[in-house]
Amino acid sequence: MRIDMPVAAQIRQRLARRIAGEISLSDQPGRVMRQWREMFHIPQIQLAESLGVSPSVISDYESGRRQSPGTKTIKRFVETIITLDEHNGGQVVNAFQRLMGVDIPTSIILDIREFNQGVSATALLESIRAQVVAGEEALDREVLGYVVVDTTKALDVLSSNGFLKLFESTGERALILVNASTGRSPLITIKDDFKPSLFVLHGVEKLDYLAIELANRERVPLAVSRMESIEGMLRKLQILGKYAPNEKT
Amino acid sequence: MRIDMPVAAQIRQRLARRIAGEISLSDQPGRVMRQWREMFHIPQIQLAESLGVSPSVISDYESGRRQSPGTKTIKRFVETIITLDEHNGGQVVNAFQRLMGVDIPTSIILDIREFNQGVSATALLESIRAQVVAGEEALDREVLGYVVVDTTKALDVLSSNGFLKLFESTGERALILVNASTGRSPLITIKDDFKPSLFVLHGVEKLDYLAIELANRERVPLAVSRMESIEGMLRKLQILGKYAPNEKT
DNA sequence: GCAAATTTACGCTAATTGACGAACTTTTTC
DNA sequence: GAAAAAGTTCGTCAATTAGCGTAAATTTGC
Repeated sequence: MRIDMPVAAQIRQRLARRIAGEISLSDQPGRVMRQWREMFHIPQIQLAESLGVSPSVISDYESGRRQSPGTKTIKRFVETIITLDEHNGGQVVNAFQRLMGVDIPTSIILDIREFNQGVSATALLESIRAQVVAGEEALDREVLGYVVVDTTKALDVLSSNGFLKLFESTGERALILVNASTGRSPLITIKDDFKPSLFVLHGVEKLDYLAIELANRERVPLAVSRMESIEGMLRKLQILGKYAPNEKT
Repeated sequence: MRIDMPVAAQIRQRLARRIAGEISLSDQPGRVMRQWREMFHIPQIQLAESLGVSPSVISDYESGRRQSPGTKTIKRFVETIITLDEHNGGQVVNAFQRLMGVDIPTSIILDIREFNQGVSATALLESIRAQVVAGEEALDREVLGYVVVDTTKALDVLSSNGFLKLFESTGERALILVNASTGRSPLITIKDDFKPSLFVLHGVEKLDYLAIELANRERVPLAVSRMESIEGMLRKLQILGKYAPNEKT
C-alpha cells in the first residue's frame, strides 16, 4: 500500500481545486481571479512576470475583457499564485488549510495569513493600535496567524454553525472582526473548547457590555482597534507578517 | 442571522466546484469531462441536447480537439450534468455527498449511485450473479446504494487511512470491489464501527481464508460475483438502479 | 447478425482568446 | 508633491475555441 501523499501537497491540491472551481463557475472569472490574487498579496506585475506575460494581460483578465478564460490559463494562474506563496513560506496556503474543512465563503475573508513564527499578542495589538478591553490576564500569548473577517457580510452569509466553525478553525490565531458595530453577535457564539486566542474588533460604535463579560468569562483577550481605515489595518498586518516576529513597527 | 442554505444546494455547489476544479486543473480537460459524464450515466447525445449543441461538439471536447475549454463551457457542462441527475432523483449527487469529506480520487470509482428506494441485499446479489461466502446471517438488509471501486488502483493510490474512510463512507451501501485478486487486503481494513453493509468481490482468483473469517467476525455479508466482465456488471447495476426496488431482473 | 443508438472524425466559419506594447491614470512612498 | 510603482485601456494580430453538419465507425439491444 502506498505511503500517504505529503500533507503539504494534499493541501496545495485541494486549495488549487477550490480556486480553479470558483473561477470556472463564476460569471465573472476575472473578478474571482483578482480576489484570489489579492488574497495572496501578489501584485499584478509580479504575477505577470512569474507567468511570463505582460502585466496588461492580467489586467485584461481581471477587468473582464476576457470573459471566458480557458483551462490552460486557469491552471497556470492557480499554480503560479500558490507556488509564489510557497516560495514565501506558504503563509496563505497554510492559513487556508484550517479553513478547508469548513467551507466558509471566501468573500467574508478580507485577509488571512499564517506567520512564519509566532508573534506576541501585544505586538500584534500594538501594530494595529488596538486597546485591550477584556481578558487581559491571557495576553501573554503568541499568535500563529490571523484572519480578518467582514462581520456584516459574515452575519449575512454564515449560519450560526458556520460561525462556530470559523471560531474553531481560528484557534491560536487572532480573529479580527471589522465592521463590528457592537461586537455582540459574534462574541455570543464563543463556546468552551476551541476559540481564537485573541479577538480584535474594528469599526465599533458602542461596545456591548455582554461582549466584555463573555470575553472575561472565556479568558480571551478582547481588544478594539482605533485605526481609521480597514485598508490601513490590513497594510499594518501585512507588514507584521513580513517581518515577524523580531521587529517592532 | 441567515438561515442555513438547504443541504441539497450546498452539496450541489460543492460537487460542482470539485468537478469544475478537476477539469480546469487537468492536462486533458476533455478526458475529465468524459469521466464525469460517464459517472453520471449521461450519453453524449442527451448532454448535447440539454446544452443545446450538436453531439459532435461533446465528442470534440472529450476527444481533445478542444484543448482548453473556457469557463463558460465548463460552467454550462457542470451545471447541466448535475441538473440532469437531479431531475433523475439525484442518484449520483446524493451518492457523492458521502464521499465529499473524504477526498477520494475519482479515478478509483468506477460507478456510484444512491437508490431511490432501498434494494434488498439478496436482490442486488442476484442481479450481478454473486454467491454469498460469509456473513449469511446478516443478509436480510436493504442497501441504499452502491460504490464500485477498482481495487488495484485503490491499493495503489489510497493510503490505509483513505481506505478506512472509504469504508466508513459506504455505510449501509454495497461496496463492490473489482480486480480483487484474493480479497484479502481490502477486508483487512474493516474496523468495528462504520462499514459497508455488503461486500461484493469481482475478479477473484483465489479467495483468501482471512477475508472469509473477517467477514464472519464482523457480520458483514461477503459475496463473490461470477459475471464475466466488469462492464456487464456495471450495466446490471445500472438497470437495478433504474427500476429499484420493485422489480426483479 | 441486423437495426438502432451512440460516438467519432473532420472540414469549415465566425467569434473569442491569448498575447504584446504603448500611452495613460491611479496609488504609494518618501 | 514629485518620483516610483502599480494598474488600466485599447488597437492590433495570430492562434484557438465554439459551433454546425455530414459521413463514417463503433457499440448496444434484441
